[in-house]
Amino acid sequence: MTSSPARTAKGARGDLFDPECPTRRLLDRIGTKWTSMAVKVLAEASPDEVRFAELRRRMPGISQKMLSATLQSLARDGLVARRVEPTVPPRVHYRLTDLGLSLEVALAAVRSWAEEHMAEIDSANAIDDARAEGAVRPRAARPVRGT
Amino acid sequence: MTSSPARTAKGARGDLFDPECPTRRLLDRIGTKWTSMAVKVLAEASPDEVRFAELRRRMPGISQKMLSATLQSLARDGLVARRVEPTVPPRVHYRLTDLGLSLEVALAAVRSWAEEHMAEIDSANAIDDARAEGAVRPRAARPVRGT
DNA sequence: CAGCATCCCGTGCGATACTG
DNA sequence: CAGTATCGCACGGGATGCTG
Repeated sequence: MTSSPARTAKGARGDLFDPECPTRRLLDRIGTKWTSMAVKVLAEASPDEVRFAELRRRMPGISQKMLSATLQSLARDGLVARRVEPTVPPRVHYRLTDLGLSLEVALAAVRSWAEEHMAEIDSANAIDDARAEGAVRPRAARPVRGT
Repeated sequence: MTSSPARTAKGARGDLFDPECPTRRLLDRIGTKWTSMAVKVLAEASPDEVRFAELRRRMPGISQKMLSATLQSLARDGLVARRVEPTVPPRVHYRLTDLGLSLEVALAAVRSWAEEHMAEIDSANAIDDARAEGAVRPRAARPVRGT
């Protein structure tokens, strides 16, 4: 990942390995809970704009706070464009920029891998759980559903 | 990343909009700080195995705890295979499984996007910062409500 | 309607110390 | 050498309330 220059410009050897690493920084963004979903929803609507309330409706479970924060973050990164209608009450519209659309392509690849392979991860987990079951049981301390 | 379950009032919209969503779950994994780097390092060594200490050397900044945790997590997910040499002291070797290698391909796409576009995100941020500079200048930064 | 402010809890992850 | 156990703190992020 640290491909290009990245010559540890600060000599920070012991703490953060390479805060400059673009991949890490991207992962930090798309790794936040709602970012990728927001991008997806906006991409589905693209090139149309989507209003705040509509976005919220299409992202079940998100709070205003997080939707607002997520959109601000995306806007700051130049991934979405924000348009405010100076009415009362105000209407705010969002849409993906070209950069945002290009990210959506990458995200689609991730999504595709997930849909194709997460089941394998699940079964690997199941096997591991089963093995742990037969081994030394430290105590009944597994957050099992129900019981 | 996505914390605990969070009893959100989610409907039966079995889309990518709930904690069951494979994409979210994948992002939660690759979003953790060291996972993607570990996969990358192991992929670069593939098909050879890499020992714990060697991995640590190739991942500047990581602690034993986190390396251990990361590898356990990857092993549990069936992404890496673990082999213990029953010597004293023990030597433990790790290598990517086929599943892990397939994930590396997806990660490579993410990396590629990052290296190609993070600069644009940076300049978008810079522009935004500059605009914020000309706006409300934070002085005492303390509104002091009430009195 | 859109969005900021406040409170608060869970947890990712770093530092440190101990064991086989 | 490889791994586990413990503590501590910063931070993501959910719930609630206020404003223009």
